[in-house]
Amino acid sequence: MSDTAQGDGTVGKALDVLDQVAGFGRPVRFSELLDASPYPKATLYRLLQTLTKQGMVSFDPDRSAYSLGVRLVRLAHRAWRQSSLAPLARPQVDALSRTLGETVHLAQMDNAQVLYVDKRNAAKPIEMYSQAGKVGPAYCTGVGKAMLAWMPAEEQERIISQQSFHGFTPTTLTTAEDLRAELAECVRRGFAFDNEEHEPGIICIAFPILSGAGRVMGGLSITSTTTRHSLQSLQTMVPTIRTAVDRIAEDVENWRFPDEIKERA
Amino acid sequence: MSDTAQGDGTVGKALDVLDQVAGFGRPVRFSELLDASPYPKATLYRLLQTLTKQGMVSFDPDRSAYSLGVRLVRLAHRAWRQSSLAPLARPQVDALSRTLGETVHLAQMDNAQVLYVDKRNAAKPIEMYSQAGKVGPAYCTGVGKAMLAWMPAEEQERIISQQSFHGFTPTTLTTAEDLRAELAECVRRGFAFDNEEHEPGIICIAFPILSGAGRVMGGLSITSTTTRHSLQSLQTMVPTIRTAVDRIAEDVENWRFPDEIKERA
DNA sequence: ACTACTAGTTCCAAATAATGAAACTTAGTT
DNA sequence: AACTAAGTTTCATTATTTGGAACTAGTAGT
Repeated sequence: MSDTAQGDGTVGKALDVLDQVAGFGRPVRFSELLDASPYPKATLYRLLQTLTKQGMVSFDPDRSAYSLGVRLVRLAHRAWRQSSLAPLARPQVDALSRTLGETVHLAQMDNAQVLYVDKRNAAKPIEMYSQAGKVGPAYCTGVGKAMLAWMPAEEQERIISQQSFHGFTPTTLTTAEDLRAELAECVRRGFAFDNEEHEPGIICIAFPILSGAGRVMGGLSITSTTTRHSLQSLQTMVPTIRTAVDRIAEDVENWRFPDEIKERA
Repeated sequence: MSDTAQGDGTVGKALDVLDQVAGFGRPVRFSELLDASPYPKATLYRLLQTLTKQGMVSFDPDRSAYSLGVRLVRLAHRAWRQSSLAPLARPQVDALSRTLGETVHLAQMDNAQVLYVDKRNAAKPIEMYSQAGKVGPAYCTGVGKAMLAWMPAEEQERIISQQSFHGFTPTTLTTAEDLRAELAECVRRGFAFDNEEHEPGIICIAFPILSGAGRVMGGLSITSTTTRHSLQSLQTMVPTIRTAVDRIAEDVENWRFPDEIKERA
């Protein structure tokens, strides 16, 4: 299920193991990892040793169990601030959620999945770490389809080939052909919908965030429920959203290399 | 400055490079990395290729610059939820900040530094992603000293030997001997102070969070300013804080292996 | 106390992957 | 066109990783 495209020598294997530890979602014993691992005992053992020495996983001697290490949290702090769209898009995301009063998602592609890098819920203040970082399928979410639709054909196909096409709801697109047709429609329309394709009662309207060169940087969606809105009524928000998305794209484009980012403990 | 104890073969080097990319705090060119790297051009190049293919760094072809990748954010999300104290301690941290009306820091050791994994400011609602993940020195912060003081001598010395002992303020402890004396005092007293040792006007009182077996799991501090409090007056909070810290330790101890952690997109 | 088992750790010769100097390819200048 | 700097590939050499098996420590059964 969680098979990353390993194969980059030792580093790939180590990261593979790291993902495995992450996958358990709890401290995990050596033997549990071994059972689920393609690597022989000695190899897995040393990979874990290395990762532990590097602080990427931590070993709890009391319980003799491995879990993800704190170095990851530190790295992610930087990652979030620097590489992702989130800090740049934040003002616009804030503004949108306030203006529209609906949930805003900001996402980027992570391999063949959608990774949510920010989420704003108008109603209650959000808790970042517990919301951002989640992943979702690309073929049945608004942001997923928005990003896919504007990708180069080659990459699009690569990702489509990795989708599970599980039928979450009656409206979920369950074949590559259906998805391709829908993506073409999205491009024609200028944005994507999620017509309860992932969860019943949940609909959304989503836009790609494109660089000046036309590359897909991420996606932004406004999510609502069928009780409050229809796909039709969501469309009234299009001008507002488009303005925000364009603004984000512009900010990303202009960011380049700022003089410095202060970093103090 | 940011030299991790590399030396674990290829994986260590790759993670070293990852740290370097993180260190720049912005998208960075190959040649910039090369200048700051101990590795030869071809080696660095391939390490970056591998990391990129693995999603740990992302390469922006428009600007030909590397930045931290989204896979890191995903991993960190899990790391924070699973391995760190933060989610377990959260209720107590919340309660403390509400009750005392002061800033609460929750930290763990990351190698020889203090890593803040949660921060609650009574005044303004939290900004998790931008606050947690920060690092600070161990020798001149309350949480740092609290954690150091209760560590086994051997590990304590290892960490002490890695401190910079930079004199931030007039009260900063600038020698290993002074620090050792202070740590002994902390153990006698049962908690640690920060007497404006890191920033002028900022004081705090800090406790270690210990496992049943006596291992240091983390540290918790209440931070205030000299205008509002003295070290003396902070001590009135000791019973409240100790109760909370004991409760956190208990929660950690009881956690072990919960049935399941739900994870849904 | 003895034996059998399981979990975790270490060994070492063989297999594999990483290395880095240098050559090469682009992209950008004068 | 000639020059330069930045990035990429090659390939023989070198160093690390590999994994079967042997070993150790801890636990349970008789």
